Amino acid sequence: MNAGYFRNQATGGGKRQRTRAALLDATVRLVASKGMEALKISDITDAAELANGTFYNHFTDKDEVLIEAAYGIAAEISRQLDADMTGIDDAPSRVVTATRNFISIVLQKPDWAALILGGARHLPHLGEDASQYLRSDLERGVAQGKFDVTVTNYLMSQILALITVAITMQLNKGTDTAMTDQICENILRLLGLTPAKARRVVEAMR
Amino acid sequence: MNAGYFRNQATGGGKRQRTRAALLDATVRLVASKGMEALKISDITDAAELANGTFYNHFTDKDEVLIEAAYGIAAEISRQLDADMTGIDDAPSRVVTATRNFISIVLQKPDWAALILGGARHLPHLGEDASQYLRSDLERGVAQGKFDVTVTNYLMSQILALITVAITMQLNKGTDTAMTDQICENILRLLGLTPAKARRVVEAMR
DNA sequence: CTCATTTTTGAGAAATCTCTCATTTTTATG
DNA sequence: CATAAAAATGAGAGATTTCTCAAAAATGAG
Repeated sequence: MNAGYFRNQATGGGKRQRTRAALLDATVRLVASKGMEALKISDITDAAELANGTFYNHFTDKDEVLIEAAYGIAAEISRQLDADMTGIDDAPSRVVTATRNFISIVLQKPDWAALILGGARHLPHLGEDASQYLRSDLERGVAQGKFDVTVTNYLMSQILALITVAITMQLNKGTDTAMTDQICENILRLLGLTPAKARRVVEAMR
Repeated sequence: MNAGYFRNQATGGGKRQRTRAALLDATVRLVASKGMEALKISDITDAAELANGTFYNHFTDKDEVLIEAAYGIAAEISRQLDADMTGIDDAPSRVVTATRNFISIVLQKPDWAALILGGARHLPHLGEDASQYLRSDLERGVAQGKFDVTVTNYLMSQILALITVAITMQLNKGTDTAMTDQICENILRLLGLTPAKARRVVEAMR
């Protein structure tokens, strides 16, 4: 029986809770291997070693389990990210730290990466609190006079798109911290730092 | 009967060619309205006003028609882009021109946009010759001492991701040339131009 | 116009999945 | 241990889509 994030959360809970967690964990694993679209209910129950009908005791349809899985994982990532950010004041440093940590977290759990990347496309509010943190860091940078931008959803989409590229590439070709550093530099360039300054910030934090 | 790009290409051809073109055009239209995943064979034949079985005289399955449609459209976009680039020597100007024209072309034909954006995710070599042009412009910029980057696939993915964001946003919220200019500026920032210089290049070309 | 060839047609067989529900199994409680 | 409530089971009904193929229609060369 494959442990997984939800199953661990559910230790101590009743049987119902554990079964539900097994379904969620199976969903997370399968999205990584087959993608969201190709995923069948029977794949999920097979992987969780449960009967097909059991699925319907817990979720009404595939969307529901996908949404619940994605939001659960996103919330956990948010929690982990948040923990490392206290005490950093300089906005560029905050952006670099958050970017590095985010990439590092999802690459350590590639199953999470697939769900988050897939979810980002289909589930509207998935990145919402992550985006909220990013936005406040950008505004901080503008206030500190370090970023030469106006903070819009459009700008945030661009930054998230760059991060997505970094994750996708490293999922395919293996973890590569130089690539992550490169993305951090490029995000800072986008935010208006000169190439030299961007490099200095990223190097200083290694 | 809805004309469409492939149908126009096929004028003068025999009946077989015209039927095939009708299927391709229907596919293009439907990808825009329903997406690649939800697309059914019978949707295609209905839209093309043909019998269901006719599809199988021309394509073996859905993937085949999608691939053919996407590559056909991509090749046409390449051709149009290429035409506008002759005589521009300055690399930053080339990048801005290509970016602007590309965005403009797909926004004028939103059906194409949907296919290209969808295809970029699923079809490996779709952007290949477009990428080839981009790569040579980047190398030109490095040679001219204007871009402060090393030219890698990774860098190209980042630039293409930014362009994708611009297209997606404008597909949703309507054409917005200021947004396009913004993306051009940001691409130049990414390539190592200072914010001031990036702005100057984009403004100069308006 | 005729006739062989090419193409289209659409009914239905086959393949896939989803979802239901009567029954069985497990769990928790006294 | 007995019993009621909760949960899981899996066979199969239902829904949807793909794909086949014999027959019909269209084409075009002579």
